Amino acid sequence: MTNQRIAEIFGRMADILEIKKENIFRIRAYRKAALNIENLPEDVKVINDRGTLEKVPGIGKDLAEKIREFIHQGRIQAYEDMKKAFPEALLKFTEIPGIGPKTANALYNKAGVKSIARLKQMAKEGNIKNIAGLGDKTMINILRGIEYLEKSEGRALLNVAMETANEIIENLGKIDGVERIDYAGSLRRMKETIGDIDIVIESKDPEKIMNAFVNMTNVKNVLAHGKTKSSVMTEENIQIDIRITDAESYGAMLHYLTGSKAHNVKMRQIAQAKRLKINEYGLYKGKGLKRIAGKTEESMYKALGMSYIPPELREDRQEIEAARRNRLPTLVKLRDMKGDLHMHTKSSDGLLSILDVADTANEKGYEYVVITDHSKSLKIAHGLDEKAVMENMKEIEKYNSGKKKVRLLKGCEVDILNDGKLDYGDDILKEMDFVIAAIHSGFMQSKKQITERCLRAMDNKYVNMIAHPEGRLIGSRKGYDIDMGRILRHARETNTALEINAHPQRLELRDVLCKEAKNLRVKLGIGTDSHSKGHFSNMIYGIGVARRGWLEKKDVLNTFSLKDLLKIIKK
DNA sequence: GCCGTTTTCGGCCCGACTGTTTTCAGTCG
Repeated sequence: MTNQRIAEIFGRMADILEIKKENIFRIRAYRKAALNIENLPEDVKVINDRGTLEKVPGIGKDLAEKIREFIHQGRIQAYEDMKKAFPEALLKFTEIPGIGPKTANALYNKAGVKSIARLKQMAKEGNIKNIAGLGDKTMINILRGIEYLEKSEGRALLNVAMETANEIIENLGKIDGVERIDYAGSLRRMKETIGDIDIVIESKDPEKIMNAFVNMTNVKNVLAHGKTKSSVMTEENIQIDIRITDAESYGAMLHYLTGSKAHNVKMRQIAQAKRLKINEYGLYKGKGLKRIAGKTEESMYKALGMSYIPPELREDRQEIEAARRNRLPTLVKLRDMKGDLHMHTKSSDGLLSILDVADTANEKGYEYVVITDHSKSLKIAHGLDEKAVMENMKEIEKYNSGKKKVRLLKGCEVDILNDGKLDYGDDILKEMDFVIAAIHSGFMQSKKQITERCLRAMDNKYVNMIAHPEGRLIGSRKGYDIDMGRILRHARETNTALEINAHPQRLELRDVLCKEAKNLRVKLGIGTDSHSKGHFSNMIYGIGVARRGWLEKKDVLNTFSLKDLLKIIKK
């Protein structure tokens, strides 16, 4: 994807400019541009064809020209020139926690260290002492940082971070003197992956809490231990940062630590324009710096003349502008959900019987769930042949005839074959209440092939929803190369819904595309893709994506009652 | 390098902790 590559290049250019001690605002311009391009819902090529590249926030004349250069030449000359003077290995050093551009430059150019392996060896031998003021402790930190880099598999999945955070909150929450405790950061914003876990605590006795924190049983090492701020690395290689504050500043601290950074920066700029100042302790006015808000997040937003912005929207994607005009959406909530649209039983590759599904759905308070086992071509998941799926449907009908609370809907996750045909014929599909179609093979097909294959599936009048439309697995597989612009438009034309798959490794349709889909009035459906009882709870992660995509109740199929659902889907 | 309800020039968010420091730069979030 072009956006990703351009964002990467701009980010690296910012790194190099930083090493060169360039103007800090120029560096920030590059970083901001990188972030904004990464978050764009459509390909920069499409935007460029429309002639609106300069309309993208943070993209002016110069950067637009560089983007055009990349689109046409496949490279940016200025970056190629920079790379000659600042090799890969030097930039790699800055990825080590604790090493920034200054230290990286000193190591590479003054100490002549040309690789991480060499750096590790020299640090062990004590041979990089006295370079640019590096001492013993710094060397230990560098070794630790390298170890972290080698071991870490990158960012943690949302569910892993959520479980870890809840455990810590439960443990620290028990300590006498902890008045309030919450997680913040990208976890609170429900980002798809989490870099580190941020926790805010209200207490009058910070020292005691800090000591308890750095001495938790699963702490591998303490990265910082101050009076109000500390960081540790856990045995599982997840970094935890905590801040302790008082009741008056709790909201400001929670807001500050929740971010995103881009959101916070914009908030501070707005404060500044009103001759106010925001920091993590509150909102301040005048020369005497009188605190006018900070106890709650709501107080901060209110004092700045805007409505409360839910954490999932705080990405600097127009939410501040919308909040100032009181035009924020009322985001969909977990308790709006009336059912689950994607589910496997032990007939294919799940663990649950039809009865188990019904019982669990009952516990969740659902009105309905759709049973969507795999179709015959997906052999690895024991896909059902025509005979088996018909038998399954009979069993579902038998269950429903018992006048039970939960209604089970007959469905399937039918494979979209390599040529766009479906794995079942219309004679089978027409017997079903809700059909999901999905791509599980031929990921390497060309963009044109894979897109048209999916479009063809949407043309089938029985296909109600496309499952996991991008086909990625976070941390292990990039999605297939599909033209989402065409998919979205065709979804609207054929009244086919797109799935937000709530599995923590999928979480797609992604948030920015959900927002785009909503604008086109394409319906989304949230499916947990449950294979076991525990998976039902992944609904919260699907809701997280939906909320990050600005979706309201009316945008999500399974917030509708069964009666209304059957009315609005394709038939 | 971007941007405009003070501005097309002159601004551009704010603070904690560490290490090796005699008063602060570097890194991080």
